[in-house]
Amino acid sequence: MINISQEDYLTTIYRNLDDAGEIKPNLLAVKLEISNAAVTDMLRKLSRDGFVNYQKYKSIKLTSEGESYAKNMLRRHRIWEVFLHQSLGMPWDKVHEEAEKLEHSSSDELINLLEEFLEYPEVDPHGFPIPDKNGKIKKSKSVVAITELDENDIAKVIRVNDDVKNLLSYVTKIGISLGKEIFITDKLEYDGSVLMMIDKKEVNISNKIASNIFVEKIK
Amino acid sequence: MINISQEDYLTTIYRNLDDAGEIKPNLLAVKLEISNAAVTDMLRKLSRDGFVNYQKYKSIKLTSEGESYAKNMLRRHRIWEVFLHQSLGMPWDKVHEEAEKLEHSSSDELINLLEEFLEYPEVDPHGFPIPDKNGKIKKSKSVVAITELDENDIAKVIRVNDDVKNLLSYVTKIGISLGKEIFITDKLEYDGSVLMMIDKKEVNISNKIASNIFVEKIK
DNA sequence: TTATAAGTTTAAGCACACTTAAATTTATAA
DNA sequence: TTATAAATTTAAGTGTGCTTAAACTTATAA
Repeated sequence: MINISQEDYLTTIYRNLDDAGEIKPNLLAVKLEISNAAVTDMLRKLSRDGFVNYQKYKSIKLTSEGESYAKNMLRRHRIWEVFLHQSLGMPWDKVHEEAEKLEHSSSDELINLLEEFLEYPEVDPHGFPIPDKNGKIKKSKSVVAITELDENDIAKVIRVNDDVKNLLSYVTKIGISLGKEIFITDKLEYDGSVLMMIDKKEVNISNKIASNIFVEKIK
Repeated sequence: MINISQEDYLTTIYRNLDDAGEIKPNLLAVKLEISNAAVTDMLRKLSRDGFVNYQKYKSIKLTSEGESYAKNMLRRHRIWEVFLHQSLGMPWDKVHEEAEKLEHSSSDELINLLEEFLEYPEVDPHGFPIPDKNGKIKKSKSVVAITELDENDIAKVIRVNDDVKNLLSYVTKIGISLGKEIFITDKLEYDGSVLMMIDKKEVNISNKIASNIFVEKIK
């Protein structure tokens, strides 16, 4: 049987896979805020149990079993987030933390009942799609990070990463929420920061923050 | 900081205190399904941290801090049970198990929001009162176990213990649910079993089961 | 009252998920 | 190409909550 710690490894791996579907142990250690040595230890166990493909000094891949497990955790997480935000009125910058605890403590039956209760939501409060019972994730509109936009582009906010510390509360402060329209007024070559209009106010955000906000280009 | 295991100790102690407000280590070991040695170990830690009064070879008492903590866990547990049963339609003989996991994974803020969402329920699906934010438990009507009833008594079911394995599903099978009226037709001196009418059907239950069902005497 | 049973503690040890430090391998930049 | 830095693994060790076995204390029943 898999435990809470292992569940955290699997979701963290899944959330941070690169374009090749791989992740390096060091990144995992950084994200989990533990030592590299601990990661090596656990990877051997997860490999032994068939959740990851692991070879010494190589990048890690999830097995199909590992991927299913991770996607189910994501499903649990996002359904809880919808409940917390939609039913209980918890602000969107608080739900991630609570859901991280709840996702480990709920049976699939409970999650299915909750999904029904919430009338089968398609996205979580940060705009991320919710995998269905079979792990299928609905293809969403083609979205890009704000960093990909050009001057004079108009776009609508579709998704904001929820697993970056304090990002959501900061982003909320400068007036960004899902569905909001932004107009790019300038892009600084120097540091990659972006200048834009939100609700008729000019706002400057760093490249790093811009890379965590995903939008649908309108014009 | 207190962990899941310690939370389980505190709630199990609280649920099983005797009339003198004490519990013996052995009973705790039985209820937690672990060895006596493990209990001794943990009691020293809980004592060191101020949650229980513990002296070698003596019965255990909760400190006021320990009692508050336990009552808050009970509050979490019962509020979750109401949600699972009332909002999600989970049967009353399934909610205890789910709530036992959830109670360790929810902040007080979440529980308070949930309580508001559920419109401040007074009892859980098994008839047990829900402590308020301050740990106050509403005095309920005077209830007695079925074992205390006499022949020809009529009574209404108010509470059924939820922490006895398989009791609820058994009790459900024989037609007992909250609010149901029962009529005592006979009591067997020999084994303490009780014969009664439920929905015009005669049912015999053992003394042990009768001792877990609490009723309000009508006549 | 005492023999025996039951309950409790102590001691030694285990699995787990971590740590730091040192050794080794791989990546990077001069 | 090679020196150095970064990443990874190995080794040794820690705290936690558990185990079994043995020692000890308390309760119970003849």
